[in-house]
Amino acid sequence: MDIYPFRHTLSVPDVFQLLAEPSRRRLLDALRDGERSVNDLVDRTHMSQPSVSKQLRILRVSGVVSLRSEGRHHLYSIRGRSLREASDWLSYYERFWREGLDRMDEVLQRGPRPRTRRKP
Amino acid sequence: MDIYPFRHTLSVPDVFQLLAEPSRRRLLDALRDGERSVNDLVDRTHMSQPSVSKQLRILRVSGVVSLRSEGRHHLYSIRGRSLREASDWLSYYERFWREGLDRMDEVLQRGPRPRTRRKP
DNA sequence: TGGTTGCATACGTAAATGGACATATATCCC
DNA sequence: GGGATATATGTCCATTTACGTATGCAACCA
Repeated sequence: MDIYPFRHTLSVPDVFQLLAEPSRRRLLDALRDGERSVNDLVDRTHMSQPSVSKQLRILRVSGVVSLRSEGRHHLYSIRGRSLREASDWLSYYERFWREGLDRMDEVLQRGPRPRTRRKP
Repeated sequence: MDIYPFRHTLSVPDVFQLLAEPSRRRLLDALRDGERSVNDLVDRTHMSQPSVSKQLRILRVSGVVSLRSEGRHHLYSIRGRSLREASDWLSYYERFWREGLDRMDEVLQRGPRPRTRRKP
């Protein structure tokens, strides 16, 4: 079976769907310091090896990580470009927390039953 | 049936899982200009009314949108704070597309490199 | 008061998918 | 070659979940 060095959006079309899975985010977190082998990632994420391989494949065919082989070791690393799509989408909403456009405060103040409950 | 003005993470615990569903992102996109009624959102998103209500509820109990009632009209608007979590997570990866840390370019150009082992 | 509008929910169903487990494949070492 | 190591994949299963349809319910109005 061939190893695609790069490909966009095969089975999982969108970045947010990729990031929705906690196991995949854990893998990315474990890759933040640089490229890692599969067993490295197994240790760091406490996932089973087949799960790690499976999720890495999904990330790879989606273009979120890249793979480089060195002997029997497969070294994965992050390709930022795909993640940028998610960041760009979110940037449209940045003003909602930066400019205090949050309507809830007003609602809480003049609603029928104002709740003073705040975040713990 | 009471309407909670605000609540964190009920059935859908994480923001990325919320954003993974295209219909929910479409709703948020339709809310970018300000608060909207349900039928407004039905028209703008071309979703069925029950689907809109259902997804709005999910967004609401997760704290991503807020609800304000005006007669029989339910007006929804965006609460940015929850989305910020996603943005914060992504910010850790920003350098991967900003600083050109994308390893794939190097790999494609000059092949395998001596590994930089860091951990045991 | 009865009808209409605006919205929420219940229910059934089909599709997607993550994990465990077993196994296949490739590389390294003796 | 043969065994050990590193990784990938296939299969089965359980869970999640989104959608359509039908219905419930509250607010508005003639």
